[in-house]
Amino acid sequence: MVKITDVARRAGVSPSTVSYALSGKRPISAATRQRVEAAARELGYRPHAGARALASSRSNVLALVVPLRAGIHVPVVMQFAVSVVTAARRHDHDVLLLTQEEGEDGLRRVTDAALVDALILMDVQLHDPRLPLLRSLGRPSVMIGFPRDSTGLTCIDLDFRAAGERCVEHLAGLGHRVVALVGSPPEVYVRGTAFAQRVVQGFTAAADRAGLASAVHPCEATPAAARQVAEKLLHEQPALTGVVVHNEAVLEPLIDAFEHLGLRVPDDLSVTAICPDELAESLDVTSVALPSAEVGERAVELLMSKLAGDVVPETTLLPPELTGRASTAPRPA
Amino acid sequence: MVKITDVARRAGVSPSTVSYALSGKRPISAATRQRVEAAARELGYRPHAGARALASSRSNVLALVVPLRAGIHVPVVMQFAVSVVTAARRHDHDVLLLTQEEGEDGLRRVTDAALVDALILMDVQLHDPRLPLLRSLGRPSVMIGFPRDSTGLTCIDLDFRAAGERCVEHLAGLGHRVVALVGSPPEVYVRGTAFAQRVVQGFTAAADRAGLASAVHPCEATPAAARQVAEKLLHEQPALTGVVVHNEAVLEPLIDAFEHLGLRVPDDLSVTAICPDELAESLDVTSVALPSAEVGERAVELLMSKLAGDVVPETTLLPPELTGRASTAPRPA
DNA sequence: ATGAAAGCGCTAACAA
DNA sequence: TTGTTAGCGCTTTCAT
Repeated sequence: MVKITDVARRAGVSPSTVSYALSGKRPISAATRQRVEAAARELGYRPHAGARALASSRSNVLALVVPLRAGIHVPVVMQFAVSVVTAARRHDHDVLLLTQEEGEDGLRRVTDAALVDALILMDVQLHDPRLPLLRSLGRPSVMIGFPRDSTGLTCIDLDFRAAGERCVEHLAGLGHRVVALVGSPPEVYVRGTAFAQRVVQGFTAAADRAGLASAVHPCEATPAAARQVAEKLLHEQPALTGVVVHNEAVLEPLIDAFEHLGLRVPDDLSVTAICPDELAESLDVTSVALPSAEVGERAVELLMSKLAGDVVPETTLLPPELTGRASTAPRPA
Repeated sequence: MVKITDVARRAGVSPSTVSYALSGKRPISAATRQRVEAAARELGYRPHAGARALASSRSNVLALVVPLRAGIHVPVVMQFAVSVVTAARRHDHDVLLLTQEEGEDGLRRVTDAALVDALILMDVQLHDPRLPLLRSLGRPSVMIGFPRDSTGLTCIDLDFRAAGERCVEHLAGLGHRVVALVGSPPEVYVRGTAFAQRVVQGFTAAADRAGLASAVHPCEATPAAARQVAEKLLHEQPALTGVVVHNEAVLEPLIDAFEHLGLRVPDDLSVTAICPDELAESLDVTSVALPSAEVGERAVELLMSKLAGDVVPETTLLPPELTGRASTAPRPA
């Protein structure tokens, strides 16, 4: 193994100069820096991570806690994880993968052992049991999603309220007057994943503002439930021409159900969704995407700022972007 | 931060005794061990990972390199990653997540820096450019999948040859006499991902052995290609009653295509697949699963053995398990 | 069965 | 602008 003293000897300087030249933590003359860099390159020097962590009390590793729970869309998690790793690497950090299963002990373990400098948590619940721990851990963290009370913490997510609004505005702009939201399964609202409720708020507020008639229907994640909701919708709102779907599992079955009931999409009925882009694209449905890659990147940027001692906003809401596809059209005459 | 000297003081022993009591690396009297354990527990002692790594030249971290390439089934990767983390934790190790994108430099970086003790690589190609590096890295590694030449390396995967055989045997056992394999896109065979070719070998060998008429058709990963293959199959093998599909993207479209052509599954045609269990289950198709969780677990076990200095087999082939579902039935009379 | 002490390789405070 | 040096917290020889 090649160590800092080897580099120092070859460059004809002291070890500390090598350290400083490589880290840039104090001014070094251009000439020395170049000699050091050349020596390091020629020898293939890589600082020993453990030694560095011990001396600097920085491991340059971030923890990423991923959920396992059913009902989580796996490709989104993976895409997110990859974007976190990529962003972390740009800042010379690595990523330690933890499963939610390890729970609070896991978080305490990796921070107490100084294995990681900071944490990113996915799948945060309204009353997440990890909140008090995070506040007391003394390490920067960023949560994906919003708990009820985020005081003293840092959260980031798509602005789901605005996403709900954006979908309604799109439909209103196309002349639709009667709209419905097909939402998540009832238990999601009960369990308290904040984003589902925010979509409802945004949807309702935007519909009211635009003077649209509107209704909200939770829906189980099964094709059968989708068919039921489709029928119910048509009975309760015969003039319905616009639907917002926030439930990826039923998007396809729901469209099928509408077409079985004799409604063509988008000729008779416009459909827009809030869902992974992948799915919307494959079904050619107008949608607001869950920007998992951007969330991951931004989460890392936030952590880096916090590690640098900067103060960052407690909450970051990413603006929704709606992509028009073949499932929405002007209201039929 | 609570350190080993704190624990030592509280237990009334020397730091080295604490270290030994906790690691079990030398005999300690029951009484002392208990005092040390109690002290550690009461203080919430966690050894500093960096210090430990520096002193012992073991980081207790494994690297997991995940692929990004298109055509990789994401949920399988995620399931695999989770099983690796879970298995690693059982051995008191953590997992560092690397993307394939970082390439050989990434591998060299984390090993040279002593960030990780060992590596797990997914998505190994027949002539993977990382092979020479792995051989020279001086750290244990396990690859998921088989390169052309695995000398000096450790590989593990589903036994795809046996999987192909198993599917044919299942069909033969149901009385089918004419079978076809719908395989991966042509470029997969060209690019040289070994498993696709092994399925073909197993399929053909088993069909010959059982005296079945058989044919193999590569197939692009599009519904249109699936429809074409379905038609071609029926023209070329009018007596066809059994199909093996090794191409998850076209499984559903292919079944649809057969049914559009007037063939009921399983009444007229039996279909069996080699694909993620998730997909087979949702389509209710008889299948051999890709046992990603088991592969991950076994990969970790292999690494642990290697880290312990044991010699492990160069290749591990997991036996296929076929799960019967509603898509296969006895040959129609 | 236990203790003392020498590093592991690096960073950063202190000196010059 | 550079060098000297004292640790960082742990493991592990070497002694007892």
